[in-house]
Amino acid sequence: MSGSKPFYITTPIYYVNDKPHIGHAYTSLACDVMARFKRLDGFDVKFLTGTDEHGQKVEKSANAKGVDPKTFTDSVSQNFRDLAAFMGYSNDDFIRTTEERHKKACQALWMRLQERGDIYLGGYEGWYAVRDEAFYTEDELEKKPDGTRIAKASGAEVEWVEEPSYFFKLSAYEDKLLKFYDENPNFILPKSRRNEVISFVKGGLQDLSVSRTTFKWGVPVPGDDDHIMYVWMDALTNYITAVGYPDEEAEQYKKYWPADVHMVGKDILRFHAVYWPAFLMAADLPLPKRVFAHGWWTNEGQKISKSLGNVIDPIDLVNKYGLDQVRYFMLREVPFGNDGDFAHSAMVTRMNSELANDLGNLSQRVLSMIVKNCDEAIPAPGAYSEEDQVMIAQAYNLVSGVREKIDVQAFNDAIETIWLVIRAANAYVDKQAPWKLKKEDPDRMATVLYVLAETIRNVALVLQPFMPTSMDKMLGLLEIAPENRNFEACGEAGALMAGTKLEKPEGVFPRFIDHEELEKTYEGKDGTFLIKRALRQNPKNKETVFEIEFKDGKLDELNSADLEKAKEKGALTQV
RNA sequence: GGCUGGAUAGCUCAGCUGGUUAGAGCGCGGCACUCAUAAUGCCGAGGUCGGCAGUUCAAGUCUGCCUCCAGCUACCA
Repeated sequence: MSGSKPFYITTPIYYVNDKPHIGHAYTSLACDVMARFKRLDGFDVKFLTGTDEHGQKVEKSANAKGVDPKTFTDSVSQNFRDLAAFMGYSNDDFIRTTEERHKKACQALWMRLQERGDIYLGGYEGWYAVRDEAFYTEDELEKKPDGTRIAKASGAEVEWVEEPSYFFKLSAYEDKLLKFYDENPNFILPKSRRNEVISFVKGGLQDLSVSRTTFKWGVPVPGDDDHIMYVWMDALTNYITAVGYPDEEAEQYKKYWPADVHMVGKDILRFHAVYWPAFLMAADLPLPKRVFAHGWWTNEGQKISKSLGNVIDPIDLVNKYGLDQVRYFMLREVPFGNDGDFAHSAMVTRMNSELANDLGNLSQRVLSMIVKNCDEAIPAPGAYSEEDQVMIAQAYNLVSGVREKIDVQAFNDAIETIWLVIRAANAYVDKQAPWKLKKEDPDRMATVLYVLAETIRNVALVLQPFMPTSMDKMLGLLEIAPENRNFEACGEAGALMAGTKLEKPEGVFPRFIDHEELEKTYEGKDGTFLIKRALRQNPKNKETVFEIEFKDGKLDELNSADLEKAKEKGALTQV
């Protein structure tokens, strides 16, 4: 696994003033899947995430709590580290903008830009809203009867401020940026976002104010203590801080920079696709290879906002549906780059139809047959029929197909590619009907089951980046050793050895069954019991079998139809 | 307002450079099977491919116009 091929992927650094939500989880998830995929594919990966801890809002929040900013950020930054651990992210580093290494990098970059004449001292004046940390133009404001002005967009009160400010000569990079976009058509993905960025740049670029004097919580401008650096200048630099900048001879810097992918939400694309490349051009440093802007989630069709109170907490999601299920859903439901809707019904459909029925049941039916009919061991295959060859070829070609999709961040296409094989495998089981071959032609049965086991192995291998825990379990059921789980083992190279003993399989993906009776307590002549969970449900008549728990902890099963009858007769009453 | 991209089966969407009966998943209906997590497979269901007019032997697939929708339109993370 010693990779000679480096791969560097980053999430944005998350602003600590926010509580971690689904958006943060989503960006990092995409990076995690790419990082895991690349590692399995033999790359030497660095996956970076972290927190952005400077700015006026943070300073204010800290003041409001009566603590110094550093103490405050130590605490809130931890929320993001906790989320990463909770979601199973495999980041190799976690950077904080309050770290000394970062301050050094920012100041070094600043001085470099200044030396090259791309940073100059000027003055900034305008209508400023403290609450928004933003300047507004006259037409973005509304005059109130009392003479004060508020920002139309946010309603925040603004004041006229005049302050000296350093500027970055962004205007000088318009043509260079356009040329770069032109020469690197995949620098910004998806394409639609790329068009937006290009049209923005073509519209003309003004110099950028890159320092502030109105608050203190930031990286000091070298040689001018009255100023701190503008947040984006500070924040974007994290990507090179983490690989050792300003030491351009650092091992990590030489290995990993320029980054392969900066993953960002669509709202911060401009900073990554315009400002950041311009800063790097000015510093004469290599530019990242790709900036991918993904979309946002809605909640049951509703736009998510704090004021609506419908913010989605990824921790709640995982507790309700399961970690791998949530990871799968987020990358499966929507073409990566588009906006998506997080709907409970869609989540349940994906879980049950695709994970439990298609994949989980495939492995369960095949492994059960092997354990029951092949001496609890991987059977020895005979010569392959044409249909066997077609099946096995699909399984063996899977990695390369999935790799193509992953390389352009088409996670949803990657999953679809895998599911084509899973569906083909289920069709193959039915067509070959190994349960009939058991009596008619046991050797043939052995071959079919071997082909299926191989298919499951390959499917599980390529699904590892998406669902690490479940696939660990599935590969474990096949007794695949840890060292045989990277992509070199895909295809014939890692083929299952006949005779390998298998344990009796356990379900990998449980079904999710919704029912209004869940959690209700009933009292009857047998005692008081709680309807604990739904074990299974007949999709035709919607009858459900519940697991019920009596007061003494005894468990039993109860059919929903019987429950209804008992309720009608009055034999049971809800407590 | 300007720019860009959309509008295809009940739902969510594929349909590259124009070419015989327009596809998938989910949902729905029927059949088969019984290995498996009440799972699987097969078959089907008469969608004016937003509207109008063109180009062409031939148009969801190109052109124009129209109607809706979405995103972007700078110093806000």
